[in-house]
Amino acid sequence: MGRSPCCDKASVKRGPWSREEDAVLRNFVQRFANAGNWITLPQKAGLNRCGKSCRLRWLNYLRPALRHGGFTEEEDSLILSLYGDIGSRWSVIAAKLPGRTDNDVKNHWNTKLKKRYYSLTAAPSTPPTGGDAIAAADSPHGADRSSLPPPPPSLVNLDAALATADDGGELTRESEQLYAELMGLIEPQSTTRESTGEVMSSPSSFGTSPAASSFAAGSSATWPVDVHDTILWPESSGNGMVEFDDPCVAHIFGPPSTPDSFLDLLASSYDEVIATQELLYLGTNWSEDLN
DNA sequence: AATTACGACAACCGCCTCTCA
DNA sequence: TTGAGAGGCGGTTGTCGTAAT
Repeated sequence: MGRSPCCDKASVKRGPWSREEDAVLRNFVQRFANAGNWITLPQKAGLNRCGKSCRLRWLNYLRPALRHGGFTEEEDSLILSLYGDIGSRWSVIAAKLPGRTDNDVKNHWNTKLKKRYYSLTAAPSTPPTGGDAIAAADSPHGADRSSLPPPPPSLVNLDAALATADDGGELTRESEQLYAELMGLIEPQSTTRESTGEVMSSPSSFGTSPAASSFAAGSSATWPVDVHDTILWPESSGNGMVEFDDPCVAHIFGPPSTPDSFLDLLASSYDEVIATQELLYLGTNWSEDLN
């Protein structure tokens, strides 16, 4: 018996993703949202990858409005404080940091913050990973912190602020402000971040969408909601037609045709896809590309 | 200039949880 | 109620770039 593997690891490609694969995955997810699952996506999109790998690539790298690297001091403090409260529940911690993924936070912790945390707490052998810590994260009133290591001394005041974050704490407001700016939902209002080069322009195709917030959240059972909610599988649409209601994408692919697969469609004008994608999303390292 | 050490981060692994038939 | 499939998550490993020797 045993668990059946999600894919044939011997036949799927592994390792770093190429630009071509990124373009295929990005286009496919954005074009055909909510129309399937990650396991079947590679076959439908013509990608020789494991479905879980596709999901990971999208969530951690390709998803719009993500930020990579360049953690601010405020973010560092928030991570340190939350770790003191709930331990290594990276997805919970990342949820408090707009534009950050759990993988990003985890990597940042392992490379930088871990040393800093333990130098402050001097309790390297007792990370807060027990049941109490988990219960604390789920409790609306916080935890019984008697079993947890104390937060870093420099973060005591921040910890108090976090206790009220859910009902309008300043940190939350500031994070949401930044998040809204990133998503293009509001005009940038902060001059401090601009001066440090951390303000990023939002992708034009998402900035005005009412679905932008749910799209950027990325944590959904199915694929992210498409901006226009146009769902047509190339192979299941009856006449083989593919509908592009996004003018930009329509420009890329031209008039609807009868492709055998989505990959064929992409292959017909790959260079243009790449060029347009870079214009849309400015690559993946926002701060670098805007410099 | 070559080699080594280290940091940063992308990607994988495997277990757990959730959903649905 | 139960079992299979799919997603979620945290830990770990691999790869690459760069600083130090």
